[in-house]
Order: sequence, then C-alpha cells, then structure tokens
Amino acid sequence: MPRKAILDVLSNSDDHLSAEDIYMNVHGMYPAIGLTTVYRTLDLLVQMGVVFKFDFGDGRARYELMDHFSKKAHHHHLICSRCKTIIDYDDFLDEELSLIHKTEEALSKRHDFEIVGHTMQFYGLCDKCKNEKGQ
Amino acid sequence: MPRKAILDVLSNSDDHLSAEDIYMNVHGMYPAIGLTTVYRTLDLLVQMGVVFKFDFGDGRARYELMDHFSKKAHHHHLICSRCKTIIDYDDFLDEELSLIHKTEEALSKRHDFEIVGHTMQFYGLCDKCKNEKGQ
DNA sequence: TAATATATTGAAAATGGTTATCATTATTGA
DNA sequence: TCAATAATGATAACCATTTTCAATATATTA
Repeated sequence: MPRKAILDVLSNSDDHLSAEDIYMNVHGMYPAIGLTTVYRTLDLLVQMGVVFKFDFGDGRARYELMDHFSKKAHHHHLICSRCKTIIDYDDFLDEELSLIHKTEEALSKRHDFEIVGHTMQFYGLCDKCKNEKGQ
Repeated sequence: MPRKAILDVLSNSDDHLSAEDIYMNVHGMYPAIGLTTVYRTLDLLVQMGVVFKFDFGDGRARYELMDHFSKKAHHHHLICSRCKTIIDYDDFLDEELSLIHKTEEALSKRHDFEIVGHTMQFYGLCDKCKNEKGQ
C-alpha cells in the first residue's frame, strides 16, 4: 500500500520531490504511513529501477519516476547553485539521448557495467541570483 | 595559506576527494589547518569557480579542480550505485563537449542563466556488484 | 611604534537529512 | 488456530556539514 501511495504521488505531482515532500503528500491520503516507511519504500523503488534518486546539491535527495513509468517526457536539469531552483529542459534532447545511448553501450562493454540511468545537469546562476551576486 | 595547501592537494592527488580526504592530506603538511577551514576554503574556491563540487550520492561531497586549473583532461563519471566506485571516462568526449556547449548556449539564452559547469554521469552496477545482487 | 579595527581561524556545539533499532502489528502458511 | 515471518512507525542514533564564538593574526591609522 505505501508503494502504491508513493507511486501515485510521484506520477501525479510535479517533479523534484524530496522524501519529506512525498511524506507530506502521502500523509493526506494515508495518515498511517510514517516517514521511515517513505524512505524505505523509496529505497526499494530505486533498487527496482522504478524511481531515480537525484542529488542536486542542496542537501536533500529528490526522486523521479524513471521514464518507462512516467507520463512525463524525458528531460535534463538546469540548476541555480545559489537559490537551488531546478529547471527542466529538453533542448537537443534527441541528440543528447542518442549520444548517451552510444556512450552507455561503450561504457557497459568496456567496464562490464550494467547501466541503469544517467544524469546530465547544468549548474550556474539564474537571472535573479546573477544580479544579486556579492551580497 | 589554506587556499594554496588545498589547491596543491587537489592538483597533485587523485580525483574524487572528499572534504575529509583533503583535510587529512593537508594536515600532513600544515597540521594547523582544521576541518572547518577546509570546508570554508572549499566553499570559497567553489564560489570563485576554481573548484567544482560533485555529489555522487554516497552522502559526502567530492571536489575537483575545474578544467582550466587542472592538469587532468576533462572527463565524466561512471558510478556503481552499490559499492560507489567512481570511474572516469572520456569516450566520445569531443562529441559530448560540443553538444554540451551548444546546449549551454541555448539554455543560457533562453533562461538567462550564467552557466558555470555541468555534470554528466552514468549510474549502474559494476562487474563485481552485478554478480552479487540479491545479497 | 602603538593602538585599534577588521578579518581569519579552529574547537566545540548545533543542525538536519537519513538510517538503525526495536517493539508492535499485519500477513502468511501449515 | 497458531506459530513463523515480514512489514511498519516512533524514537534514537548517525554523520557530513554549518554555526557559534572566543582567540589569534592582519591591516589600518594616528
């Protein structure tokens, strides 16, 4: 039941949810489910290859459904290092993905790796933070 | 002085050093420098754009010199989700980098971002961990 | 040079996301 | 029905990182 509740939250809500975000969302529908179980279930879903765990560098992990389980289109991330805003983008995505697949194949052969996911992110300063530098 | 010591460690030692790794390395040469200062100085170097802070998902941050300050060739990372081994790779790197520059330009225009760095990583199971699954 | 303001430093304590513990409650199988 | 096993959540523990703060170094000025 926790598993279903969490998957529901992940597929219906917006991206970039932290464990606590998920906990609070789930809590509305199933008040019995505790934070521990949310963490446990997320780990499980990550092991199963259903959920991907991201780390954007703001001290808390974020979780997204993997492509095959998500309504959302594949995307990558653009992150403001200062205010931690996360923007999804899909510019040149076809090109990115074909390159990624090629690389994936080469790496999995060369290093005998079973590749499960990838991450591609740009870091920088968003328009607002750019103008507030030095404060 | 801490700044120089840390930069020395970063440019002479192998990659993927955590704050504590750096602290221990620096400590040999400058026993007076404490862990707090290491953290503080690393933050500073990151702000200055000299060092890039990575998060590979094992609960501690890793630091690398940015390209222009490093002897090392540009590379991306392949990470075992289980044992956390990190492998540097540079397959298709020219292709990756030209795509990255193109994307960078598009994103910085569209979102008025000042892009400072990027990350591209593959996650999966290394040869050893692949065969130990389910334990 | 002396005297004061300012910045840098590190030890120790606090923070906060995540994980481990453990008693309790479901679930399963015979 | 009953025992064995698994799932759960409240609480405590963990641990990388930050904050606090008193002490020390550095710069500035008279």
